[in-house]
Amino acid sequence: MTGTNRNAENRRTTIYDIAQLSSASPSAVSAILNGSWKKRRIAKATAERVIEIAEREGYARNLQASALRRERSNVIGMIMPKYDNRYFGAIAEQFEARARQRGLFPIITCTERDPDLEVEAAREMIGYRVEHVIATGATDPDRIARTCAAAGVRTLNLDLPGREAPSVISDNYAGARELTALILDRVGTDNGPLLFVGGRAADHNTGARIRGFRDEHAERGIELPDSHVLTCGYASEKARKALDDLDFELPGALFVNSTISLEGVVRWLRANKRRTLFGCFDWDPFAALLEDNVGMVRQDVSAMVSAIFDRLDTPLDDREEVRVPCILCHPGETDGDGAS
Amino acid sequence: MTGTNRNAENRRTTIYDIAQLSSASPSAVSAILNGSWKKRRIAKATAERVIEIAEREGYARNLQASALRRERSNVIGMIMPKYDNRYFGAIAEQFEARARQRGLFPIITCTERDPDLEVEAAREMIGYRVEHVIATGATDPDRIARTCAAAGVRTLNLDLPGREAPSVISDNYAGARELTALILDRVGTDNGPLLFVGGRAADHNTGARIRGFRDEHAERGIELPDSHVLTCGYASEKARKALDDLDFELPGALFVNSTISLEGVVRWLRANKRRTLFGCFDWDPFAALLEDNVGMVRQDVSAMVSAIFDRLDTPLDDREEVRVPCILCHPGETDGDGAS
DNA sequence: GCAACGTGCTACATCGATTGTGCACCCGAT
DNA sequence: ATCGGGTGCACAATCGATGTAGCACGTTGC
Repeated sequence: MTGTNRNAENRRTTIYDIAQLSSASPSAVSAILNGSWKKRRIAKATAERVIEIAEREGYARNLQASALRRERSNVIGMIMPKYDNRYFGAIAEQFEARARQRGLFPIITCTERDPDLEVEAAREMIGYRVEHVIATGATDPDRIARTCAAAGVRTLNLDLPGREAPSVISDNYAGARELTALILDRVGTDNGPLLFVGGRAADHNTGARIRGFRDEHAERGIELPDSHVLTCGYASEKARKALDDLDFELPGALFVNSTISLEGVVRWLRANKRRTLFGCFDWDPFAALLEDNVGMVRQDVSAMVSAIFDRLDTPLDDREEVRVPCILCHPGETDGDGAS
Repeated sequence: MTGTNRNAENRRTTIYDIAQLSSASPSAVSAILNGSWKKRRIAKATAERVIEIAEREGYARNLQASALRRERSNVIGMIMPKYDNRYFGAIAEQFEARARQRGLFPIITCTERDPDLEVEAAREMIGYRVEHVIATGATDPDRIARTCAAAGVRTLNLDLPGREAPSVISDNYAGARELTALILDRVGTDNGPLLFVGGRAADHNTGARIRGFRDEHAERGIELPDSHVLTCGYASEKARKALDDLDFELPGALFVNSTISLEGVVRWLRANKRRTLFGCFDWDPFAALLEDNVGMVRQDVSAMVSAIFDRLDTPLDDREEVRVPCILCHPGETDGDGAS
């Protein structure tokens, strides 16, 4: 692995070094080592010699130089709010796997739900001349889209839709409706309306879920007062506080809008020694094992990421909105890993 | 944001474009836009003019070209097995935050515990001329270290120690001993030895934890047969199977070696309608809420990542092994987010 | 009036890889 | 011996940013 020592102390081996060692020209070496030599009238023997020397010297192509010259980076970027739950973890893994499959180098940046950081991250990615930016769960997808558009970089939204780039999102309405139905079936229809906890009302996804939640109640003729929809934000602390502030009796069961909120809900139930059935729009393996958990809606990450990559090479329609069905998980089911 | 249209259809703005528009030379523009102009006899007025035009044109410095010229990438890489648990999620977030603080661009690659992918990822990072590679929970840290060393890239190990690069790891022995003590205190000393479940015996961390587990039993004069240490691997399915294959009565309490294994354990308990106290060497917010959970050992991610970054600029001692104390969490405690 | 010096820039080579163009050579046919 | 065609390569320009070396101009000192 050591090979001949570099000329200077620590310079990396370049095609020029390999050219000297193999008495070929740098251009031949370049062509040979990037595989394009078969189209370039180069003798097989030369190629083999060069490849062997390159391997012996531990040559690693300078991808920055390569990208610069070819005006093509082969890098794809993803902007993501957090890594702290299974959903985003699965997205990150799927994204990496698909990118690699396509010969793209994935770069993920986590922006902690900070809109300014999101734009800064986008700018940095543009600096690296990424070929696409995927924004997941972005606080302000359109600002990212505009920043990228100004630099000629195409954006796609995952999970949260935007108006200025195509979006792939879960079918939040249908998923929420199914989950509501499941919970209502379990708790018994005469046990009144459920309580919706978590998320932000302005948030597109939360909005769609609330509609599903409402419509399912309506279909069953259960009246649902506005007080039963607590869009208190996502943080678990906020869910806890919202339950503390409740000025009516805890309903027979809960519809919790994310695992983050569910954390707060379960803590509150424990602290107050209460038990209630609940379902959750989001999936987590341990949350699935909690008693009183009626079901979880798991977003179909694999299908969503697939849909994103399918759209990479076709001309984009910025208003397109792809809706991917969710998967309803009943607790106790054997469930594989995060990759759906 | 649009600015004057690019010469060709879609070329990105370069310092040459800005130079033309501002009637300054490319070198002046470069110096101005990268901030080095204050040391370079350039009039403030010129700088302001150039900066304004650059902003109007939405100029974004080509970081590939910059890195190529400066022979310094400002990129730092991390190799990570999975994103599917809180521990690695927290590491990724901390790593990104610290890297940014230092003005480095973080690149994370997740290698699905595949040694070949690990090396491939390292090679790709070398191609991008990363300045350091941090290997977390790598299957074969030394192979990564050798690959990087051959290219003159420094490696550091996080979580799993290696022999060929400095390592920062949790104090697995002390943490395991504390947890064992906690469980034994809860279950009552005369309830016999605990059962250790999960991990690989060859694994350094698992080894250290088993020693702590054993020593605490020994100190209390509790005999611990080898049959009570099930190093069945990490996957939850394997833990489940190991419990199925148990040929003696389930002990009074369990020491589970990771949240992944814990998933299998809890499923098995549910499926067999058994209840046992358990503790877990790893932390997860929902697992912390499971009944019968006596305590969890949470690795101090923040301190570990700090320790890694502290070592970046000092000359490295390849045999160094920094041990960071763990945090013992009692269930029901209010616990913040993953950032410790 | 001329040297000495300071200011504000520009020119050019360079980082490493890529690729279109073109040259030298060899073989066979005329 | 000469030409056409094929093979095997080398040359040089180029991608965008950077930094050194140096040029032109203006001001001051004597």
